[in-house]
Amino acid sequence: MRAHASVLHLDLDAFFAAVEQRDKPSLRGKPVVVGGVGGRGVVSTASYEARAFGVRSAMSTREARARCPHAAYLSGRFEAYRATSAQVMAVLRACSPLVEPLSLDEAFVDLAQSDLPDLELATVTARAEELRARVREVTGGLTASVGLASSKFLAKIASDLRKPDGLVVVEPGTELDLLRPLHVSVIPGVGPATVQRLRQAGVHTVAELERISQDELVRVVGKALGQGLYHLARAEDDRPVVPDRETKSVSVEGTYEHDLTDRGQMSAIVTRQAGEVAKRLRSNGLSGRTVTLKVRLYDFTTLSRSSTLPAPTDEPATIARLARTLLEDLDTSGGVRLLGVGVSGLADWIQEDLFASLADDDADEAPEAETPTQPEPDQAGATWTGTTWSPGQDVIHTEHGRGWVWGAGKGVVTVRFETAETPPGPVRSFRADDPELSRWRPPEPEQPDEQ
DNA sequence: TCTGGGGTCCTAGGACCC
DNA sequence: TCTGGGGTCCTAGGACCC
Repeated sequence: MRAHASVLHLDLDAFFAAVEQRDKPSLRGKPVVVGGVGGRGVVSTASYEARAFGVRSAMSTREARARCPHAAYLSGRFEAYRATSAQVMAVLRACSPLVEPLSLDEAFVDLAQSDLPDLELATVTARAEELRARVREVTGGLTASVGLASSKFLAKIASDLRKPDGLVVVEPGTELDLLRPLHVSVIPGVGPATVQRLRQAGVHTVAELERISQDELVRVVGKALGQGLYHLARAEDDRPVVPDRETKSVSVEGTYEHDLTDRGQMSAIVTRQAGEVAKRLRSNGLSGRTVTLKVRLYDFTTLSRSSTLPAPTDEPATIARLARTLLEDLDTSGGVRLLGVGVSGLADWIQEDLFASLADDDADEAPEAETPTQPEPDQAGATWTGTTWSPGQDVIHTEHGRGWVWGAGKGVVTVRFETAETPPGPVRSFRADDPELSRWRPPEPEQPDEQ
């Protein structure tokens, strides 16, 4: 804990939904839900208008539709979110070199490493307001909630207290006054399972947490969490703001609309996912030794199987072969709802050809037995002319200009003419066999991951 | 037809080594 | 002569975060 409130936590409000409302003016002031739009989708972000109807993150989209049928349900445009996030992080880095992003919409900033003349309350508060204003400018109107405190822990809690578009400054010395009345679930790392365990030990608030001994706490929630909570309950937190945290794993997974039962199809999916993982490893200059297969069965039982190679790889064929081998040992007879492939044990270098002969032998023994490709079950949206068109995606018409997919399915595609710059235009529906459809296309092929 | 996707960190047991 | 420890690596599962 520092003597000054020099740790800042910034959190963009309802980020994904806010980007959609910015880029689709007809959705401003209206309920917007971004997430999986298929039958097994969940809500990623709900706009505040949708939250008024009880729609929450992680809720199934099915339930969200029941609570708020008139909301716009969009599948998400991650390139747009990434680009906007990068603008925000640039604003923060212009203030201090010590910026630690936690996700696309959240970051810590160490103001002790900024250009500020001092760290008095008035000075840091003014800087926080400047940053909020700058974020609004560069993002085209997105709001951020900010917490300012003497530690990461308190700054993060503070940014949550006055959402949306709020600023909370915790004056050094008052940390425990703020903390003690709060429920333990406000502590990052305390989720439903830990809340339940603490409740059984008679602990609900931070004040009650502060009264139980460290030994007791460790008995109740385990060593690492127990020791952590013991200190956080006393507002003791010296964790530094750390920029450039290294990637530890890369993975791709998918949940399918209908449970998979065909082993050949599962094998083909795993092969494709291995290829995507390899592509992302390569584009980031990474390779890894441990390949993990993840399988979620029809009854939501989740299994993982992993295998570690003697040296790191970024080869799609190697990752795919290993993942398929791991799949072979699992009983999937009841049906599979999710399949995923991941690589961990990452190195930022690639094995020299020290063992090239070994690898070659291996490849000769097991030439790529290509599983026949079958179409994968749709996860969302409708497929026409080989592309899946999902609600919210940008499209361009050869003559009439830009718009976005309002809805797609049952042989009909609905498009709305509109961009952030052009006012809402007409909504048009096309049957999938309408020749007019050939004049629509997605804007750009998807960019491969940079850095 | 409840329950995403991409991550991080922790725990616990067994193998293996000294 | 019954029964050492500690350390590291690997695997599987689970809690949690956004």
